[in-house]
Amino acid sequence: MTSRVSCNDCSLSPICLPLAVRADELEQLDSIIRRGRAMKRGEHLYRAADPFDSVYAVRSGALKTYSVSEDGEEQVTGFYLPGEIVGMDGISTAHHVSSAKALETATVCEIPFDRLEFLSTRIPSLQHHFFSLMSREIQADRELHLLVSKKSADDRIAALLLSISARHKLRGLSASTFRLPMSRYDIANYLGLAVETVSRTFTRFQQQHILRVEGREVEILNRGALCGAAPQEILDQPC
Amino acid sequence: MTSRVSCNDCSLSPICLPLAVRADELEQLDSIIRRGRAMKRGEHLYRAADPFDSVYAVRSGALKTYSVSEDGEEQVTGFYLPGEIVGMDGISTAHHVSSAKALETATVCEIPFDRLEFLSTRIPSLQHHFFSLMSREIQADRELHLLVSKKSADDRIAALLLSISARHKLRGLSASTFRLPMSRYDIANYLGLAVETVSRTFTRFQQQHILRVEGREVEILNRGALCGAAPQEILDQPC
DNA sequence: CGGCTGATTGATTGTGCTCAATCAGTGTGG
DNA sequence: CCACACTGATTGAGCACAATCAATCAGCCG
Repeated sequence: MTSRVSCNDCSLSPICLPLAVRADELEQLDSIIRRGRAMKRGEHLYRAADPFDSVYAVRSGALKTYSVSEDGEEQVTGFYLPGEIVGMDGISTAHHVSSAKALETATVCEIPFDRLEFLSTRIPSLQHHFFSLMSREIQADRELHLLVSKKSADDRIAALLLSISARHKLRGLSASTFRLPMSRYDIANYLGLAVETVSRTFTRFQQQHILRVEGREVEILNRGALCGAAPQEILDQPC
Repeated sequence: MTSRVSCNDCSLSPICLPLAVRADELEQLDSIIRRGRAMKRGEHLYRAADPFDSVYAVRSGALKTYSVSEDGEEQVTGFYLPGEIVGMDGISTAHHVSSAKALETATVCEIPFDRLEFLSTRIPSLQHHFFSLMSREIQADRELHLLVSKKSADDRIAALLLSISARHKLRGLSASTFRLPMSRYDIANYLGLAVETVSRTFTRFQQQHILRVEGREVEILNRGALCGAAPQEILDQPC
C-alpha cells in the first residue's frame, strides 16, 4: 500500500518540505514518513479526542478540518490541499481537538510526531521549518479572523477563491480555472455565512462576468474585480 | 534596568515555562532571557514589518496585538496577560506581520528566538514546550473563529469575559472581580462588533444582574448566565 | 420510481451597524 | 482658574445586510 518513493521524487516537496538538508539527513527524514495512505471521500484521517500521534502531508485530493460544539453545530476550521500539512493542533493536549475528513479521494503521508521531534533536535533546519509552518498557520488564522469579523459576504467569498487560486498556482496548475473540492455548505460554514448567501453571491458574480461557475467548477474571468472585492492582505501573491 | 532574578523566582513561571528540566539546563535558558523591560501605556513592543528577533513573555500589565490592512482599518488579533507569550507570528517571514502595543504599564521578558531555537535542539522538553505553545495558539484562534463566525454579540462578549476571568484565576487572582485592560473599542474590534453593541450589551447584562460594570472594572454576578450565553468550548475551565 | 442530498431562488425578518447626540473624564493653553 | 478640545463611553433612531423560512430543482442512488 505505502510506496517506497522518496520525498526527493515527490513533485510536492518544494511546497511540503522546502529544506536544505544533507543527503543523509534527508534519508533519515524519509525513513520516518509513512507514505501514500489512501482515503475515500468522507473518510476521517482523525477525529476530535483521538490521541495525537502524527501530522500529515496531503499528497493528493483535499481535506477539511472541523470541530463540533456540544450543541452539535459544526465549525469548519480549514481546507488542506496537496503539499499542505494538517494536524498540528493537538500537540499541546496530546489529543486532537478537531477532526479531519477527506473532501474527495485523497492520499496523505503520515509523519509520526515524536520521531519528528527527535529528528528536529538533530536537524536544526527541520525544527525551524516546523516552527515556521506553525507560525504561518497562526498568520493564516489571523487573516481569516479579519475576514470573518470585518468583511462583507462578497469579500469573504472573493478572498477564498483567490486563496485557492493562489495555492493552485503554487503547484504549477491554472490560477484561473479549478475545481472547488468542498461543498457550498462547507464554504458557508468556514466563512461564517449562510449557504444561501454563498449561492446568491456566486450567481451575482456570474452575472457581473467576474466568474463562470458550474457546480464546483470555477473560472475566474475578472481577477481585478475579485481583488477589488477582496482585501489584498489575505493573499500570498499580488493581484 | 533588567533584573538579575531567575525564572525560578518568578511567580509566573508555572504558566510561562512549565518545564521539567535539569538545573544546568534551566540556567542556560535563564541566561538567554533579557528580563524586566519596562513599557509605558501605548508603547510598541514591535511593529509590523520589524525584523523578527525575539518572542516575549508578559511579566506584568497587558498587551494587544493588531494588524492594519492597507485601507487603514485596524484588526485586533489578541490580548496578552502576565505569563503569556507574545510574538510568535513572524517566524516564517523573519519579520513581524502584526504589531504589539502595551495597553497599560507593562514589563516583558525578551527571549531571542535564534538562541531559543539553538537551545531547543539541546533541550527536547523546551522544543516540545514551544511546539505546544504554538499549537495552543492555533487552537485559541480556531475557537475565536467559531465565536466570531457563528455566535451572537452576547455570546462573544460573555466568552471574552469568561476567558479573562479564567486567565486571572490561573494566576491565583479573583475569577469574579477584575479590571479589563482594554478599551471598549479594542473589545469591539477583536470580537468583530461595533463599539455601540459592546456598550449596549454591557448595560443589558448589568440590568439582568449578570454583571456589575463600572468603566473597566467588572464583577461577574451570575456566572451561570454568562456560561449559558457563551459556548462552553471556548473556556479552559468548567463553568 | 421515490427518497435523498446539494444547490438555487424568492420573500420576510431581525440582529447588529451606521449616523447622531450627549456626557464624563482628562489634559491643554490662554 | 476656567474654557476648550479631545477621547472614550453611553444611548437613541433608522436602516441594511445577511439570516431564516420556504419552495423548487437537479443529480444520484437504493
